[in-house]
Amino acid sequence: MPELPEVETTRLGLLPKVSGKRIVSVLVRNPRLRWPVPRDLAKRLGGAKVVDISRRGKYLLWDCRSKDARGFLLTHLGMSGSLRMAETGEPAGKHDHVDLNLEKGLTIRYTDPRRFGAMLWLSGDKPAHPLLDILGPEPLTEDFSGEYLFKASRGRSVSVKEFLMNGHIVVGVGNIYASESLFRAGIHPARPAGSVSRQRYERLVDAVKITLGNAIRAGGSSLRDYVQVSGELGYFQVNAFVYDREGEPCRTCGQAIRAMRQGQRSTFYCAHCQK
DNA sequence: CGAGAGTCCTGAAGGC
DNA sequence: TGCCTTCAGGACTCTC
Repeated sequence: MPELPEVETTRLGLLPKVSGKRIVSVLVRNPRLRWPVPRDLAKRLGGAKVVDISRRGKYLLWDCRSKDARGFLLTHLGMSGSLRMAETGEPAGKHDHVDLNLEKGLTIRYTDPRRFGAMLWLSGDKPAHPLLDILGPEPLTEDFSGEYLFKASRGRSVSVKEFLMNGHIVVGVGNIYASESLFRAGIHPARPAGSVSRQRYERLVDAVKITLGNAIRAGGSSLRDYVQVSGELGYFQVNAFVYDREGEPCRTCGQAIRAMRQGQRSTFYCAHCQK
């Protein structure tokens, strides 16, 4: 389940492989992703050179240029998607939906069993799309501050955990890292966002940055089906404080970790350490 | 506007 | 052994 660290790890893995290379052809085996893959994607990408890949939230934006056009390939891994290098001649599996064939026999293969991911084409000199317009700040920048969260949360009755997971407020904090960050900050996930103090939001912002930063440094801390660009499975070496640890002892106080449902999502927390 | 539910999808896991 | 049900989750979309 790729969250921001996994997407960033994917970006960093792809960049040295594809940067400066031309896309020779594109094979779309199944266009039915979150939104249909554009019918003309192969035409748009064919012959274009990949200049760079940037990230906005969990979207990757492939800067593609050809002699008379410029645009961006937007990809999103959904919750089960991966982008990796395919071996030469490697047969496509059931869920290998798109191949990007680049120069020198390099194939980047998009796999996504649940098809919650996306692959779209954005024409133009800048990556413009309604999906990108509504996104909150990047969590690892200065725009994401305690002051910002405090102000944005006033008058909001939604739980602080759901607030933190709202991409309009801040991008890239998914279910796992929301639980982990709230534990680190000592904030109870069910507390109404509007009732959390400025000081505690300062702590929460620090916790989010530390949690995401650690995960990026660990190379993506996937719990289940994250796949690295090299094709290796992700490894969960970052020990979760609370996520998926219901009934197990809190690493700080020893009390049993609890689970609950919030907005149709599972939340894990320590009732003793989080108030 | 905000809150909450519904939706897409497949594979894993549990019950009988 | 095998079928059926439930659950997991990102994030848009709809309803109230």
